[in-house]
Amino acid sequence: MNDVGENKNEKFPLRDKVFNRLRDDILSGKYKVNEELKEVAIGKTLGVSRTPVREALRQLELEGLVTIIPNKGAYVKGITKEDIHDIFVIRTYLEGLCAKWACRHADEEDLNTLDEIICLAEFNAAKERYEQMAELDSKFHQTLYNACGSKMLRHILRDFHQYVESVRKQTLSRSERACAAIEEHKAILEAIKNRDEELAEKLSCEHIKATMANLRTRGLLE
Amino acid sequence: MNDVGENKNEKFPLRDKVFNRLRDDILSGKYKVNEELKEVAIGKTLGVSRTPVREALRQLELEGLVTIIPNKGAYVKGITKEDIHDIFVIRTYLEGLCAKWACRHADEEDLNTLDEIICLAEFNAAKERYEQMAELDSKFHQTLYNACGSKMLRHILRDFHQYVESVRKQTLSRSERACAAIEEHKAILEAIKNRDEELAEKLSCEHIKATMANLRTRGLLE
DNA sequence: TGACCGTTAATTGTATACAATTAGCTAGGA
DNA sequence: TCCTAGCTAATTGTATACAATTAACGGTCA
Repeated sequence: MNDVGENKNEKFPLRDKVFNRLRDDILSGKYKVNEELKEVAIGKTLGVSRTPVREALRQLELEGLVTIIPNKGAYVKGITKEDIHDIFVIRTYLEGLCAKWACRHADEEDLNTLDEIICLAEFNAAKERYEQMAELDSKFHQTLYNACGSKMLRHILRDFHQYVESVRKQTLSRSERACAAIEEHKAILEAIKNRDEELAEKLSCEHIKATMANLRTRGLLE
Repeated sequence: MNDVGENKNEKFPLRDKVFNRLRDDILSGKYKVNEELKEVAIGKTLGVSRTPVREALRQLELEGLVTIIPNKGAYVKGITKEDIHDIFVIRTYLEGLCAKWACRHADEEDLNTLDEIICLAEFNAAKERYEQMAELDSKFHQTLYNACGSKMLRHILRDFHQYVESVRKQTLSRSERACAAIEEHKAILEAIKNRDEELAEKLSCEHIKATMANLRTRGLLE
């Protein structure tokens, strides 16, 4: 049986494991859209009872990945290409706002972390390690979300970031775009260090737009 | 016992009732911040077992209203004045985007609904029924969210709208602001009817800013 | 006195039992 | 043939039983 606890030493609640597993499987397309998610079947597959599965499904509904019809069942809503597009447009606004607020709230530790991330990214870029670069790109944004000083903004952006992660990873598989992204990150960080809110907002906005443009040329958007 | 099913004829799942009840109680300040939410106690109060309570708590965690520490408990996070402020700033951007997209996607039915809402709002304004006006103000925005054609944008804005509802209701208790809001709604709707994206976005943005300004003068913000 | 360790009570985590609901099928009649 | 009523199987909703974890208390020993 495909037990969910691949690394049993880590003791997270089962519901979290089920939740993450289901979200990943939905986002990666392992489940088809409108497919019914039956509690017992999932539980059997993952080697757990219905209880954690149910809790995970309820959470996925809140995330918008699943539709639950009372007394009927849970159905995969997934995210469409339109959703991805919409998320990017929304991020165009909100990543700018995040950078702007980071100018006000980022402390020395945040700036150090961002510096380190960029340094490591350049190191990996030289060795053409795209896997690690994608990871660091993700970390850069996550760190920025944490540095903006707003619980609400962090919440949205983190969710959105996870949504598009599957798509985003492919974005960086070409070195030109990956390197350009690092340069853009550097410029954004510089603006934040100088507490230049207007510039930081503008650069972040353009950064997302550039990412969108890149995706569009590769047919991954719209 | 304070049974949750005040209107038992409606048959929603218990978890939804518990969820709504808890959210309202948290937002209205019935629970103090950092207060521990014990499953059995809540269940007893509402006359249900732990199961629906647990599911509701997990959902509230996703909403950001509750922090769950595994094996320890659920604690009220609530939303602070800073959160409310941040939400309004974010809405400044996103309500504009929503109106812009509504220009593209709103159909005749949407426009009719919006017309009706404004008509009713003016009717109630003449009679100084502030309760109903608040309800209609809420409906106007919700309808706009539905008309924007984007699942993701609708999702965020609906959540945010619920968050600030408790504050927002107080906003309209003064007739000047309430009437001004109706006029602003009319202008926004007009722009959408004319499919004037730029104007609709600008007006919506200003509408939220005006609401913020009003709240600020009354000490409800920052 | 103070620190450490084991016990215990309270609480959450998980599994399972039972109730309610839904949907699909079959049989019967017009 | 078509429609409907009712039965049945499958699935979710809710409650409860049991396991695991935590934290607090108390006692023992240095």
